[in-house]
Amino acid sequence: MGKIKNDKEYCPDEKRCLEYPRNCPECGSNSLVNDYSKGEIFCANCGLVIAEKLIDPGSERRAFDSEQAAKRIRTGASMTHRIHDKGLSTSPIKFFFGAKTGWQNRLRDAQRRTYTQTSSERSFVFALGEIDRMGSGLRLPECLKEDTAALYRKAMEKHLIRGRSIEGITTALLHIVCRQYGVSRSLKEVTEISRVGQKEINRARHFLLQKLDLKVSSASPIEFVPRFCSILNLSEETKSYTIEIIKRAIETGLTNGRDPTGTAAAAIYIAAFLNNEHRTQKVVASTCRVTEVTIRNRYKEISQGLQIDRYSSIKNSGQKNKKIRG
DNA sequence: AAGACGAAAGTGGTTGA
DNA sequence: TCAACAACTTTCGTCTT
Repeated sequence: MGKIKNDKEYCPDEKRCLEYPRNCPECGSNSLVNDYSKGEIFCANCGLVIAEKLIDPGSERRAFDSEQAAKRIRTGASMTHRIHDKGLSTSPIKFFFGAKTGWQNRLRDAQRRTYTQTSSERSFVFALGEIDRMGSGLRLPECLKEDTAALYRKAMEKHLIRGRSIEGITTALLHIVCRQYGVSRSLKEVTEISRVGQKEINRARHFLLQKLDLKVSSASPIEFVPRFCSILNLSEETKSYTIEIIKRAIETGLTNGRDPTGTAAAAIYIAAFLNNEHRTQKVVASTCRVTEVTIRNRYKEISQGLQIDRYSSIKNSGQKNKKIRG
């Protein structure tokens, strides 16, 4: 085969790496061929080798169904940030079936000793455990935990962890990623499941936002509505009604500087009341993790600001005699 | 009796000097 | 770093349903 023009490694994510040209750089022909038997991409016209040492990511042999394809695949699980070495190591234990013999146990122990070598690796393993524990406790999706782990790795590479509490950093990162994903978990909720206090988390959060140059928007009360309404067993109508109230409150500037969970709680309280699904302040407060006083203060502001006691503009079907006290 | 209301005092976070 | 401020919480007595 001809000259080697490009010796870049094959990108395993694509059939043909995007870095490789679509046309032959020598003759301009577009008849480039992937030859997996030789591990090369070459031009069928002039014979120039565009790339070599390609890895065939496909199955070992022909497969006639998805089950066979899965069995015959030659690659392992995808890389993940949630394992300290991105899941690239392997364990001899996996390949031993039944009772372990002496040499198998010795091999396993030796492998465990080499699993984490440095103290930073060990603390990283601990941090990943914390991310997994808190993520599961907060019922967060796997992708969110993955991103948190990736951010922790980034912070570690920038030497931002040393001298700070791992729990504080992991909790702060988890909350930051929640905000980036628009997942409604208040700082209070995240703090409840963390092993450190809110003060420590807040400090770490400010530090990381600054050092990692991250931007997170402040939480909107609307984000909390679906989850709170679900816990309170409220109807879809009440939920959309709550969102309508909040949208109008935001437009009117009634939510400025206010705790979004307090605003959400008050809007839920009002909407449920007006929609004949009344929930007591006590129940709404405990669900939304605010006090009854906060609900009272917020709903007083909202009901006055939006004139909800007249509420014909918000809801106008057959409930005109109802009025919330206050 | 339960739920709602409002006042007062205390707490912790934010902001600007 | 610190004081001032606004938001929020806790507590408690009172009122309403």
